[in-house]
Amino acid sequence: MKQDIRVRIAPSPTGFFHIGSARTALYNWLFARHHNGKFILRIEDTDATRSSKEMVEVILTSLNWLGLDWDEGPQKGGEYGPYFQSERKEIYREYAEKLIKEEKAYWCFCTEEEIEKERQYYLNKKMDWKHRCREKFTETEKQKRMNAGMKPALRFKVPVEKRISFSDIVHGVVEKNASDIEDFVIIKSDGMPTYNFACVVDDFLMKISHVIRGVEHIANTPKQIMLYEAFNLPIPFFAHLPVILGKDKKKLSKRLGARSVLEYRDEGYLPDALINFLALLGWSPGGDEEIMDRERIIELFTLERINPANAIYDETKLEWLNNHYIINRIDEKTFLTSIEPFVISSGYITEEEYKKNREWVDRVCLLMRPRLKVLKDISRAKYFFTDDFEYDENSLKKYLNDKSVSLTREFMVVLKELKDFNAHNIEDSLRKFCEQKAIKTRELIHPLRVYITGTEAGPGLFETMELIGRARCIKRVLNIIERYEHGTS
RNA sequence: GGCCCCAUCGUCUAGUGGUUAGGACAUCACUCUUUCAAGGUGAAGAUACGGGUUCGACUCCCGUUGGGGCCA
Repeated sequence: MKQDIRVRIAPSPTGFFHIGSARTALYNWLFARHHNGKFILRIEDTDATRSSKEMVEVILTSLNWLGLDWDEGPQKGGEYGPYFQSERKEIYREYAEKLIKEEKAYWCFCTEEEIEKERQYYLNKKMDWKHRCREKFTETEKQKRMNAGMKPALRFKVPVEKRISFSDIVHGVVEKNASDIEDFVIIKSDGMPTYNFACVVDDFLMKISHVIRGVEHIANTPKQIMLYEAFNLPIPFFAHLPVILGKDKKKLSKRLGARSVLEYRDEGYLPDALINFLALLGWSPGGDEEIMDRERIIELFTLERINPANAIYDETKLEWLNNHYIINRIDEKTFLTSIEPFVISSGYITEEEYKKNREWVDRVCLLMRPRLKVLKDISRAKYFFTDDFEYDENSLKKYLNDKSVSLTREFMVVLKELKDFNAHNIEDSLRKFCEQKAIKTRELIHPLRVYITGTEAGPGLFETMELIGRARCIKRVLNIIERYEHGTS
């Protein structure tokens, strides 16, 4: 009978929920879903001064946006709660007591200064040093320090003769001598548990079967294993994920461009595209398959196929993937509802106007669709919405000249008389006009585009003109011509 | 300083002793085209280094270098 799969993520609400945290969450979630297991969210908020409620919200919102639903945790509850570590102090204390009773932990009465001095001493001598103060003080000295108001920290009595070994699913066998590990603190002098201690207690009580987390914790794992052994608890499986590095090969940090998941949302990345991208950052299904929806990734995902090497995070592929999703992986309706908030936040149009002209706005968005890397790029469509847009200087230099001006002015007469001002008719008349003039169509199309949109790049000119409308097109052209002829340009 | 982890094109990766080392993004060229995208075709581009093991190593072992991390 296979053991129930239960995994967890345990973010601290102290910083932003960035790409790295999101990927750890994703891999845990994928593993749980693949095995029909449970995905648990536990908030590591033991650092009261740095934790905040807002950051908890950020975590929940980020996970929700990504569509990584958790089975137990905040907002969901569950039979192994509470899921906030700050509410579990009593539990940790209880477990600490056990270790004290069995003499597997002891109180450390050293002051920080003393420890620092000791460290410096050995460092200067270039000697290896591990803090162990098991026999350092007599009972009377301890009492004396207590009376002086000192609060001791609880240290774990490392079984120095042991060699700790575990088999990591990603990295294989990892070994370490216990003698290389100091008698680490498990309860700080302020009464709070340290990461390693709380983690072991919680993972056990929450019946976590697989611990899937970043490699930065691989060095913590031997400590945790010693703790499991001290408590005589079953040891979970471990899978340590490679770290995501920035372009400078340094760990992603806020300073070096690490961005919060919510920023991706606000720029108009599609959650599915981000999920697909993140899944491929450190994992691959084995073949050449790259574009995969959630169901497909869940189906194919295994921890064994995780690449142990650190990955450098390059956003260009994400942009490409997002554009690909915008064009090919969502239907028209989904696209239009997804882009709505970005149209409104562009500020070119009020929500009311949007509702009134929905059909027209939708056509603009559809026209822009293949050109959008992120939904926010809809802001480039400014010239559809308002006459108050900027003209690109270089483009004007190129196309605002006597010849182009006279051509376009003449063509305006044709436009004025056009029956139906639609793309087809505009194109038709323009081609005929050019034929009569014996010029290439581009000689008219390019200046016309610049006069009407202010830029050389954009969707097809005829569709663009139809949407902008006859009156505004002609007005823009005449305005820019006037500007040219009065030398104000 | 000690300990731990890692190493295939610029980037993400496939590959598990015998391959012209495959794919994707990015780059470049061509193509399509009214521009920009998108699309199509193609080019260029990698096994960090040095030793072993082996008939044969990208692949296994050791070392070096480089990167990342933990102790902090």
